[in-house]
Formats: sequence, C-alpha cells, structure tokens
Amino acid sequence: MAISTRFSVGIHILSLIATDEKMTSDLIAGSVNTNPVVIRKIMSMLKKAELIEVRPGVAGARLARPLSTITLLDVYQAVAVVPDKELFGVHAAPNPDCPVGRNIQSTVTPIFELAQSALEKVLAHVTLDDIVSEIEQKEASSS
Amino acid sequence: MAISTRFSVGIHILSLIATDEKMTSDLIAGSVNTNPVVIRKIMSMLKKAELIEVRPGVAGARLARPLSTITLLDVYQAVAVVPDKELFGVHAAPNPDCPVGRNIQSTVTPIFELAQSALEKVLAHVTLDDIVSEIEQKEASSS
DNA sequence: ATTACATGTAACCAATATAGTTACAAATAA
DNA sequence: TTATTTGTAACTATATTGGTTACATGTAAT
Repeated sequence: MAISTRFSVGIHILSLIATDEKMTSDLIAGSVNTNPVVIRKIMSMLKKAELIEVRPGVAGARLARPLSTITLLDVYQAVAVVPDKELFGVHAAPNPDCPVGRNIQSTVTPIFELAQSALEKVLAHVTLDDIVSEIEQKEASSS
Repeated sequence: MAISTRFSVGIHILSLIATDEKMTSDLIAGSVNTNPVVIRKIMSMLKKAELIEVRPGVAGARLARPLSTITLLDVYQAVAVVPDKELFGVHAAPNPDCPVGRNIQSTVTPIFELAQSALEKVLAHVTLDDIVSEIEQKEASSS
C-alpha cells in the first residue's frame, strides 16, 4: 500500500503556514480540499512533533523553527506514516527448525534498514524552505 | 503503514525453492509459519512475474531464472506491495485557486520519486543469491 | 483407472488503517 | 457575551492484510 497522504498534506499545511500565519484549519482545508477536522488532526501531530505552535481558540499557527531547519523527514516522522524504524514488515514467527526459517529475519532486516535509510536520507536533504522556494518560483515564472 | 510482509515471505519462499525444488506449499507454509493458501497466493504472483515455474498438480516449483539474476526489487515488484511508481500517496485534488494548492503536487512528486528510487536501488543491488549465501554462511558458522 | 496428492481460486472473515464527517467542549478575542 | 477557533471523541465507508474453508482441476504412481 502507498504511504499515507498525511505526508503530502502535512507538507502542504506547513507551506501554507510559512506564507501566512493566520491560516485557520478551515482555510487550509479549502486549499488541501478536504475536511477541516482532517487538517486539525494532522496539525495536532505537527504540534506534538514541535514543528508548529498552535493555541486553542486562536486562529492560525506559527512555525516552531525556521523553515530551512525543517526537513521533509521531520514531517514524515511527525505524521507517523510508518511505524518507527519499520518501513518493511517482516513475517513474525518463521520456523526455527528450518535453516531458512531460523535465519531469514536476521538476513533480511539489515537490507530493509539500508533501503529505508536510503529513502529517509533523500527526505532529510530537502527542507520546507526548498519546497516553498520552488512553489514561489513556479508562481513567478507562470505569471 | 508498513510495507506488506508478502515481500519478506516472497523472499523466504524463493530461498526455499532455491535450496530444494520439491518444496510443496504445505512444507513452505510450515517454514514460514502460515497457511498454505497464503503461500500459494504469493507463489501465484511470483509465477505471474516469471520468477518461478509451477504446474498444477505437480509438487514443488523451479526458479525461472538463475538465483544471481533475481534481485529483491524483482520480488518486491512481483508481490505488488506498492502501487506501481507510487510509494508515496499524494492528496488528489488540491485547490487550483491557491498558489500552494496549484503547485504542491508538481513540487512534491519529483522528490517522492527520488526517495522511492533510492529505496529501490538498494533492493536492486541485492540478489537472491546474496540472501541464500548469507543464510548458508550463518548456518555454517553456527554449527 | 483409481487413488492420493498438489496446485489454483473463489469466497469468506477479523483486524486494522485511511480519509472523511458530525458533534461538541473548551479557549480566545473582539 | 458573542462569534470564532482549536481540540477531540465518536462514528462511517472503504480498502488492505493475513488467514481460513471449500473445492475444482491437474498430475503421477500404483
């Protein structure tokens, strides 16, 4: 199955907040094209991860850190698209009486970790600043 | 959500077939520790991907290609753990009237593709031969 | 040819995740 | 005090996963 769209929505939300701190969950929902509660739930995750600051009753949110210090990996982990350190599922109880069964997990796991960290490395090298700049550039060149 | 264990089970199945062509789905299920039908369904995918040759009624299966030419990426794609070319889901209909909304998809997609192909590259560099050799080595050193 | 055994599927089930929705409490600001 | 907003609980529909039963079909060996 594909990785949840919470990730791309999270990036979308943060990009909006970066350009306008008075974005309410209703306005953001309008841009993402979904329900405001979906937005609030994802914002709640971003808040727990200390990427944004939000307060009940007061409209909008602020970035908790400078744009250039927030990586896509931070967002990816914040919205919990994947159980920590286990992008790849491994079948749990292979037969210890079989040579393959008793070695498959320890053989396959380090490779999965390599693949996972290769993916995360790419995400870690892109910041929200890159995203926002890219969007601004596209806007500028299309006008 | 984690990537389906069909992947690790697929590797397990192929490793067993590599070491013994007379492995029935019952025997394999015993080693994987699951139901034989689960095994047959995954083997059906491996067959469609032309990684193995199986015939109805006749016990066991054969590798369709040499061990060293089957990569983990081949297995990964064979068991369809991920919708083709879309490891990362992207929210479908952002608002075109918003600067962020109308650019988020085209900004984020190429990065997602980079991350995905970094992951796939790791899988493509490991062959089933590597896996089986590793298992044999672990067996030898533990005796 | 009959028997025994395998594969190949259809059809179902329980558990879980996703994305969306309604409803409402609590906090804030005007 | 009123209007607005955040924060959640609770619920829904849908889809995927992993497992299971049941059974038709194919093969080989006696």
